[in-house]
Amino acid sequence: MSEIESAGTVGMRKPARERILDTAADLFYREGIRAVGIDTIIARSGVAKMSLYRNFASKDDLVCAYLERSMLQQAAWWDRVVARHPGDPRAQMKALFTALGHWIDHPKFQGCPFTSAAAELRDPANPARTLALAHKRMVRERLRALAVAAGAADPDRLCAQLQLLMEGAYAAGRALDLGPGNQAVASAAAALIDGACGEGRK
Amino acid sequence: MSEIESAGTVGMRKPARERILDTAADLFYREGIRAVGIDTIIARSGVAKMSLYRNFASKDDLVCAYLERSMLQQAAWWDRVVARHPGDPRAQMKALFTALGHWIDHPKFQGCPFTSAAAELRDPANPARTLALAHKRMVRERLRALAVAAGAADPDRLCAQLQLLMEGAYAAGRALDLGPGNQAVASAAAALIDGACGEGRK
DNA sequence: CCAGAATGATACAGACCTGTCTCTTCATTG
DNA sequence: CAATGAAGAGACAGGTCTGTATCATTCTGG
Repeated sequence: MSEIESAGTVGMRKPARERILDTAADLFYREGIRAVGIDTIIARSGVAKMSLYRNFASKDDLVCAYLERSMLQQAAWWDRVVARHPGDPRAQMKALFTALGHWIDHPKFQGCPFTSAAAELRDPANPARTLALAHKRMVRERLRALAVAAGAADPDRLCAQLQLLMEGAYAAGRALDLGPGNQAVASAAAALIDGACGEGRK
Repeated sequence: MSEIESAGTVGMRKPARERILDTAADLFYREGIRAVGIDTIIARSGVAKMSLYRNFASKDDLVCAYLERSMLQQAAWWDRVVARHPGDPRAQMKALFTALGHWIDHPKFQGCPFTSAAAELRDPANPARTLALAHKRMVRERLRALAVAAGAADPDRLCAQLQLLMEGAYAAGRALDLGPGNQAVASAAAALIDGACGEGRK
């Protein structure tokens, strides 16, 4: 609230709070949340420590802001991919996993930020962990809606299988080198989708 | 070396070093490696700090010992499962994923210790990270051998797909609740295996 | 030009963490 | 019994991390 107001009053000068969030997001994603300290963030973003604590109540709060922004970005990515196959949920699902396969091969790829956050922050009361789990539930809902729309025989099973595959792609792309992982991801998704929706249609 | 000797000379009294490793393994697995400090380990295991540092050169060394022991346990689990289907690599693969599905539903399940370690320790020079990645490569080799023995049309692709699924099961079982996840894991594996090995045989 | 808000720079407190050192206790062995 | 060596207990040093407080600077609006 107040942050947004203050940013508005200053106008279109320079993003004060933005620099912090950009730097924090980059560092958190690349090196991990616990591994990156406040001092590193302020040094890298060229900001005073008090500027950080005026914009974010605590490091936890900054982590939450990072995850919330990542959720928006991921949702936008999802929308972009499915928009390429309007009215064809089956093709949309396949396209999501094809795009995922490309993404995990990208040199900047470092796993799923939400899965990593949940792995680092095990305390169930941690708000960032809560955010990460909420995001996974949201992904599950969207997958389920696609499975239903595609006419899967057992939508719950298909979306569980696909989310397994998605999580596996995130984990594997970071740690393992599965060769051209994109092929394995896309082909596995296609096999599961076609198996569940009936080979015949489309 | 020397640790084993000393443990041998004392005889069958009480495992001194064992208590440390048991406690550390439990805490590292449940709460994460970075989240558990030396002080917590010695307090929980009822051991003096110097006893820990006499048996392990550093915390990193203790983490490596934890991962090495986990590798042995996981290899034993693998051997037990495949031994139930001698001479039938296809059934062996399916049995592995059925057992994995049961494991991720277990209340003590907290993800794959190696994946979690790799997620927490991002420094490529960290010996524990090296161990974790080596373990993943070993799993991949064993999966590949099974895929070849089962007569998969493209063994590399099948084993990549199955390892994706395996990593996904580890990640999903911890963070998400995929309902009766075991069914999704086993069914997805069966679909991929049957698809790659030909529906006809077995 | 001036008032006021936002920001930079820096020091500091308190907590935690790793690893070392010392001293004591206890058990085994000769 | 005496000697030896492992193990418990706890203090301590050095470092890092989060979060706060203080002071100087810059930029904006009137």
